[in-house]
Amino acid sequence: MPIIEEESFDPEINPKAAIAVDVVIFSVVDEELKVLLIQRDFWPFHGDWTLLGGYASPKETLEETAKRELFSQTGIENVYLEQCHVMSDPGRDSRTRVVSISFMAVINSQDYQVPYLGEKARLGWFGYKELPPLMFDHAQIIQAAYIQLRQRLKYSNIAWRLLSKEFTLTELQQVYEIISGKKLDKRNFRKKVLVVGMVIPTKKRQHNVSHRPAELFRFKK
Amino acid sequence: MPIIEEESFDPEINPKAAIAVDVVIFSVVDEELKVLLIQRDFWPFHGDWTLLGGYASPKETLEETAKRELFSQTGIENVYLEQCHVMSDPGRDSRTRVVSISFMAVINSQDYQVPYLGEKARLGWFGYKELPPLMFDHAQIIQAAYIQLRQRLKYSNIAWRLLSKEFTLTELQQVYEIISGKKLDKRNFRKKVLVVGMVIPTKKRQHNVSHRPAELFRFKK
DNA sequence: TGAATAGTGTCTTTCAGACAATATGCC
DNA sequence: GGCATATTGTCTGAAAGACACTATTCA
Repeated sequence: MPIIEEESFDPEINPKAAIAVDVVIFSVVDEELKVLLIQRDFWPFHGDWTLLGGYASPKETLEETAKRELFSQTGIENVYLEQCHVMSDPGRDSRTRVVSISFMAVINSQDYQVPYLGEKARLGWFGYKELPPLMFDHAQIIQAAYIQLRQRLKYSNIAWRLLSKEFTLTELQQVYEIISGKKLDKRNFRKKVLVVGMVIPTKKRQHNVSHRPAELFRFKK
Repeated sequence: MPIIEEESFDPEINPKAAIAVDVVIFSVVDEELKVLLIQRDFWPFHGDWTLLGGYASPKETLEETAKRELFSQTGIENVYLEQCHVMSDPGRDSRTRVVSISFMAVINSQDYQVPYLGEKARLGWFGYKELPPLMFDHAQIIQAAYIQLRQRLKYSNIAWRLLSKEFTLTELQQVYEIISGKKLDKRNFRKKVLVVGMVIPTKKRQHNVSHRPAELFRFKK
């Protein structure tokens, strides 16, 4: 009988669990905050819309899992992912114990037009407030990711990921208004982003607009 | 041959993983921010100090796992836990794939004196800046939890969990100074917590102090 | 010249930070 | 009275918020 016990890992008491990764991709499309969903073409829940994602493989971190699944399902790559909430209710998937780790990303939807996305699978952008019925706890996952996105908007530079390299201050303001859900004063907004040095002018202007063209800006650094 | 494929969950490609829960308990002890660690009395890493925690059981959420392990290892209960970072490096535990979900909590160390804690196991408070060598990625986990704690201190009421029901404003200020690592101006601090209505006076005063006794306050709501 | 959007400045209020003298209870 | 800590207010500068008119391009 050993003096030193072995660690109390008993596969009967602590069985392993399946690890799912769910990815919430946000973008601003048609002046609305939208979430990218995929339509399942396999059993169960065939035909339902669901978050992107998949199951973890043993030789990769979960961030890598998320990127791999995201690329294979949509062609989207080089995104910045952030961990969100872990879902672990034992009944969340009735088939077996599945722990879900969710990730959040924002992309510029211009870079990934629907035709291109459409090559890969049946994908669709859904307004954050007009989501279809979602399986499991995916609605909660999106909710938690949205809260995190709003935090990031306040305290970080994340907005640049939603826009093209060059953009007008009005476009930037719209991103802030759409995500925060509040109207902002144009003069105060422009003053602020310029004072904090978040953006710098390019001297270039918009083309092909039927009104006074706006100056284009870039994000700093 | 079915028209509708089955979901691509292949136990060969996506084997299940062990799920570990790690709990970072913070408290202010002797005017220092400290972390509660437990000394392992089993193989491997026998004798090393490590975070509290254990392996997930199938019929509980990971929050419940964390609470159960915390109680069985320390007697601490009724704590508020927050999810922190998920660690999933495939090599983090060389024995098998273990995904760790960490949780963070703050407690009032007065409520759990060392003698009481000592009944349960070899537990110890370690200064956040004087941690012993820790196995796996536990140092990183603590680091991430600390960053989250500082966030919460700024934008939430979490400080009340570190103090007794009634406390002096000097004690509250010390909590803020210790966690943020910055000296604060006494007058500005008191003005602020009173103006924002974070605390309310009780009309009671300290006893048994050899100087002018301070008024005791409570947190609001 | 009309339509559409770009671009711009001042005033007020609020919040953060610097700063030091008096008050009280205990011994 | 001496010691130790509690308690208190003003001034300044920075940032946030309210608010409306002129400028430019195109059709």
